[in-house]
Amino acid sequence: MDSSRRTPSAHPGLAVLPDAGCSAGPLTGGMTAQAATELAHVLKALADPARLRLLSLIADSPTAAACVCDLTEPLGLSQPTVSHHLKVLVDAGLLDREKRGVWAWYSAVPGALDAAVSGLPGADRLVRS
Amino acid sequence: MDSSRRTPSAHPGLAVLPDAGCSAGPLTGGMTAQAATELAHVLKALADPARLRLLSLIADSPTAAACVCDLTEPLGLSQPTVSHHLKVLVDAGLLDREKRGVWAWYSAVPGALDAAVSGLPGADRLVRS
DNA sequence: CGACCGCATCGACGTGTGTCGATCCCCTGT
DNA sequence: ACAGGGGATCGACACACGTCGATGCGGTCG
Repeated sequence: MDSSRRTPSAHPGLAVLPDAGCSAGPLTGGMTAQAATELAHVLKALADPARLRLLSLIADSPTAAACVCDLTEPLGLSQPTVSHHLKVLVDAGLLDREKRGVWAWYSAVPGALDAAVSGLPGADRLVRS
Repeated sequence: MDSSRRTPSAHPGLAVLPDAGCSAGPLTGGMTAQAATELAHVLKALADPARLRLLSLIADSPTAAACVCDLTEPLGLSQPTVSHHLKVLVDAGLLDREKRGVWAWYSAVPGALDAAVSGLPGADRLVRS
């Protein structure tokens, strides 16, 4: 291959490896910095054990909805902490909050998780059933 | 709507709280605390713009592999920082590290992302192609 | 009207995380 | 053997994050 395509200052004379060497290409195919930041924001909301359990608890609920008082005990966390986690999930667009009287009902936003997953690298091989 | 399912008044001062919540039961189910912790560990590795761009850069590379010197420039980060992020991804089982001579080649682990996605709540509706 | 309850917000504290410069290790070519 | 360069590790620093107790707000019941 054309080993002269490498950066002149790098790799003194090593032509054994395929020219896919370190500087063979600018590697410009990845996602945008902005797309990465947005996706990371949603993933940060997911990357917490308490919030994952909150999501699964709400999703597995018979009515697909729950209020805070039902969620504090299974998680073993204080009410302000659970409220904080729920707010993070709502801000990330993963949960929906509806106030019915005294209680606040949280429900999963349909398709929000799929949308986040679709942004992952290599998500082309994932399809919805 | 059977609004009488839950006792409307939560009895001030009395030590009676049989239903313990506004919905029917204590909301059992959902993922285990251990499963949530493990999944959160992988998601934490993904929840960073730099690491997401690293994954997409490597995945979009023609050979699906890249070494550190090719990754520092597109990200605009220093070499130690990129090396640190790559180590996080390798520890999470998302990347594979292979040292060929002087250079260290990183490649995506096939199926690792799918496995993580499968652990998400509501992943029953996602299948691999 | 007054007491109570569910929930959100505030302030604080300890811990984890991203980033960098400096350094060290290992491999390669002279 | 020596020199050079790619890459991992170290130490340090600023910042963000998870958690809690205390407090405030709005709605509900007696």
